[in-house]
Amino acid sequence: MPGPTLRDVAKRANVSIRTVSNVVNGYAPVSDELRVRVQAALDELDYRPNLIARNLKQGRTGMIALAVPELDVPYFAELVREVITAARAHGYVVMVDQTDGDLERERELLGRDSRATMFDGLLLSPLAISADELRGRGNRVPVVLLGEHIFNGSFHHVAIDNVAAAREATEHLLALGRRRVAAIGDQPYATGETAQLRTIGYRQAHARRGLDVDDRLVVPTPRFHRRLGAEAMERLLALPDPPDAVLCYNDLLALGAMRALTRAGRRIPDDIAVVGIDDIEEGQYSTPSLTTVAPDKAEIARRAVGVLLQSINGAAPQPAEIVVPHRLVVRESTAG
Amino acid sequence: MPGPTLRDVAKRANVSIRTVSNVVNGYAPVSDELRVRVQAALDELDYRPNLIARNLKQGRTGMIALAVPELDVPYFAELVREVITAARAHGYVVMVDQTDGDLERERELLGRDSRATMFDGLLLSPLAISADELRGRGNRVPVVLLGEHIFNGSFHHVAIDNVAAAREATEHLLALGRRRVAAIGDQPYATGETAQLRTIGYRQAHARRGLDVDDRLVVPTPRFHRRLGAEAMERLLALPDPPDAVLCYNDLLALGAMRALTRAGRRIPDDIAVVGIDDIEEGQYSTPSLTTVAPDKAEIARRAVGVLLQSINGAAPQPAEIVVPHRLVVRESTAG
DNA sequence: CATGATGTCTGCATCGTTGCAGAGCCCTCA
DNA sequence: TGAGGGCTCTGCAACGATGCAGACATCATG
Repeated sequence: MPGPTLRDVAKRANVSIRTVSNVVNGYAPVSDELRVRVQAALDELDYRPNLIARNLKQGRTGMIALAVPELDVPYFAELVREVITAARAHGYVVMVDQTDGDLERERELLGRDSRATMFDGLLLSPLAISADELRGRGNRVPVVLLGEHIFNGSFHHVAIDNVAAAREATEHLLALGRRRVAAIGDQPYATGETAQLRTIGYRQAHARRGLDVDDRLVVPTPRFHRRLGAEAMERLLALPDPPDAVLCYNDLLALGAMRALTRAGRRIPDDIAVVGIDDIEEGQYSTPSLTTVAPDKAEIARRAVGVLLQSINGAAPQPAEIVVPHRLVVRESTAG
Repeated sequence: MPGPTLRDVAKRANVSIRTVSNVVNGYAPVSDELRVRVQAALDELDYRPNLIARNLKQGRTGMIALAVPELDVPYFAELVREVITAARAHGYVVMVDQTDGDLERERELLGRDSRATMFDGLLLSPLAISADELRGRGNRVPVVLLGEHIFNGSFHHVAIDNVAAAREATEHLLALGRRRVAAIGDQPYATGETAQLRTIGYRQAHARRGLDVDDRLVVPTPRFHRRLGAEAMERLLALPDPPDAVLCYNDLLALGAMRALTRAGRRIPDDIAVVGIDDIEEGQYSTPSLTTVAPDKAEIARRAVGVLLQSINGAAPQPAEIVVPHRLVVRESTAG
């Protein structure tokens, strides 16, 4: 069922293809008489422009690709939503892909046979791919990185100040008088740069008060999921001298940790206070509700889309680290 | 930075454009000698096929569109994930859009100026648009409907058996000995058909046991969000004779309801048992964990993508109601 | 040696649209 | 009257790829 083309409409209205095109696009001077006649033909045939052809001619598609590790991780779902909204404001639509944090999938996005040529630009939230490899690939389309990873100056990169975020969250716990503050989510290996930044912030907060960090309280997790947060918490509870507060490197870890605490009969925040990072909606409705560091997700999306579109339009400033604001949201899990 | 084209490669390798195309696609007989020479040229220039051009020629894009009301509603996020996975298995990618359950946005997807011509098919989870309007639009591309709404035979439609799902959940509560079972989430108006089906199931369960339904226990909500679930629960608690169990029409409502119950000092499930529908991951980690009806989301995605691709390939069977299995998952919120 | 079958390779047309240059036409003004 | 300028409208070429038909060379066969 291929729809009617400009040619069909032109034949019916007895005008040139070009004139129909002009009517469709509101271009150029077209006499009222013809305009009416052509419009009638358009309506009768229910003409819809073939965007593929238009794109081929114009060299752009009006689509950007957005690749995140996991769509059903609430933080990413909320981010995707904001990106779609931001892109929409500029007349762009978004092709969403998930990489599962899988190196191969991330490579595919940039590789020879990818569908990348269908998109005017790529927003990538990388987990596995290395900076060098990213740079090495002769990308045809502009790329903007989201959140994870630091890519010293080769790419535009949008994120919050992770060191400050973790530091402020930790300071909040210390200010409550807690003295054994644990950290869940460190990733002391190549691709865990975001986690490492948060660990730095966590240590800074201690250092500023002249406090030592008990390294047994820093529990690494390979990913940021509820189950891993619960397991990490169980390990912490098994210590001879368990923590009285915990900074989780994202809200899912925190929710998992709270689940483990409740199951173990610990009271939150009385026995142990919990802080997360991300401010996912779920944290407002958990029991207890979750204190967290809220990145300005809408702003992340706006900035990322904005700089990507600038690059697409050739008005690209130098690749820059774009830092988006965040703020601490105090709820029941530390409001004891 | 427009990349090299077949023409550029052909010139460099001193062969015809057509031969380069053959090498790229592995088509036709090409002598080893030429193959090697062309491949070298391809590599040197780092050629990537222009998919837009290819699509124009072939009349298909390898992309489908998926429109859901809200991406950050966990059920939809999980569904989107499965759809992307299912489409990927067939070599398709997915453009995701969110309608916010807004009539205009749903219309846009089908309307004249939509980007619909860029996609080979559309998976739509409609909230606002009416059956008549959907049918009236001369759609260029195949459409498959997900979840919401019943469209008597005009479209392929994939969903669980909502009546049975609600009935089984209610029977589970009644089997526990609960006798004042409330229902949160009815939508007694045109576009709330899924909710209405669930209400039917809820009533059937009562009828089968010869029990009457106290209509004050059936609380409508315009949407399926945590906050609305909490508010509905508060209203139920204010009744002179509050319920001892509640069926929520999705898990978000249930999580909101549980939040309200906890805040009000009620014990779950001792004072009141709670059941949801959707089986979102969050329900496994809530306190208490949530009993729910689990639709087979992966199967929904597979069936929907499967029938959509069949339609795209012209091998379209008659529009059909495709019913996907579900099962009751009992967790702490009713396991008292 | 003529014939035809096979195997390689090429050029032209085409997908549906838009950019560009220019063809008519009418009007104005010297 | 005729040169010049606007206004409409048209046809051709092009975007980058693939389908098709056919050209050419090679080879086996009778």
